[in-house]
Amino acid sequence: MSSSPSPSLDSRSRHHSYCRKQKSLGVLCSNFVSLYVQKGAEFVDLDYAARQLGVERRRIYDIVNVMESVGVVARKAKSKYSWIGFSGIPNALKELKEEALQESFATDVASVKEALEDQHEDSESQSHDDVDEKPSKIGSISSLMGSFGNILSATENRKDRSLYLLSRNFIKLFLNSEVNTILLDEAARLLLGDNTNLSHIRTRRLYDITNVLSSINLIEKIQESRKPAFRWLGTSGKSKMDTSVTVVASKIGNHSNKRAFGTEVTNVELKRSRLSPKASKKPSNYAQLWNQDLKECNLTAQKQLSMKSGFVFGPFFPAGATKEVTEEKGGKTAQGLEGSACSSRPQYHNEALSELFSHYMEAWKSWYAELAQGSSNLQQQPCNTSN
DNA sequence: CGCTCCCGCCAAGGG
DNA sequence: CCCTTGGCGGGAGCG
Repeated sequence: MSSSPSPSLDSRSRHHSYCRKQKSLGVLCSNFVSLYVQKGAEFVDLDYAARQLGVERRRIYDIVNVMESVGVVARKAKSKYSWIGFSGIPNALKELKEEALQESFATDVASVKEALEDQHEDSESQSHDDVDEKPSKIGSISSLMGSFGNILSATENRKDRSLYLLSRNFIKLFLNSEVNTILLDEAARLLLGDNTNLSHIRTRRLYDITNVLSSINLIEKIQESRKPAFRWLGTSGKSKMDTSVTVVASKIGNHSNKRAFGTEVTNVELKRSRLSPKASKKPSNYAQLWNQDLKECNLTAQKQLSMKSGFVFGPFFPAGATKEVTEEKGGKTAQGLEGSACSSRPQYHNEALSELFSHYMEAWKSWYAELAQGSSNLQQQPCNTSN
């Protein structure tokens, strides 16, 4: 409608400025989300989305596919996707975790890694549901990864190589592990296989996935020394053997899907592994993240968003989010606000900010809607389901 | 330069 | 058979 992210078109183009970042799946995904959030749509119209985002239809598929893997959208039929929203994430995550457990997935990425060197023999190949086992030689990892082998070898089954599956498997890596940080390289190794340059090629898919997952704030891209890594921000799958581990572990894990991810701010100890030498520096979960980011950029973003959608922001915070949070990030604010006014280029700064808000807003709406809906037969409007 | 990863060709999938 | 999906990898942007 308005605020088209499209580059060219008219007087907005500086010097041939085509910002690749504007077209990144991450940004696209964010826009995609806000697109549907604000409308409270129940179905996803691919053409509409593509048009609005100013991209090829093909890109929408990418987004939708990984979105589907986390339950934000659901495919109903050909050309028909329903919009679930963030509220669908907890459930999807729960399922993923259970699935992962059943597949006797590696319990700990780190241990897998070790086992690799040891060539541990533990495989029993849990068949997925359609394809059973793969005969190919993927190496030691595959034996540990069980059904994961499918992805690598399914030369004939197109489905098995889908972004959807890859994304789900990627997430399982976190859910079933006590580690919440994984190197991109590690993930690629585990998911795509160690050997051959073939994995190298398909690593590109991982980039796609992590981009949209990041934009949803399920993961966060970080730099471990020199290498790119990803930290899990969603529910922490509390490992069954080590309880001192990781984050929040809200009700999502054992409760039903009420109420989106991490609403409580616990000062957790982020467990690190040898995979991530430096890792944690601050407790992080959704609430906090959002809280921080919100504070960091509120002004600009608010302006932006209200301008583009007319939506008015309230003073709300995710339930349970502490207000103390930010202080460690002292003077970052400036950077976020920098050059908003009328200067020439920084378009995506604002955009990024507003995206954040969109996310936040969406989650909020989801919770709210869910509550309202859920309490419709209870006639109550608590802000908490009984914990 | 190596890491990212956008773009869109074109082949499966499925009504 | 045509339209929808979406694997795939060339090659361009970016740090």
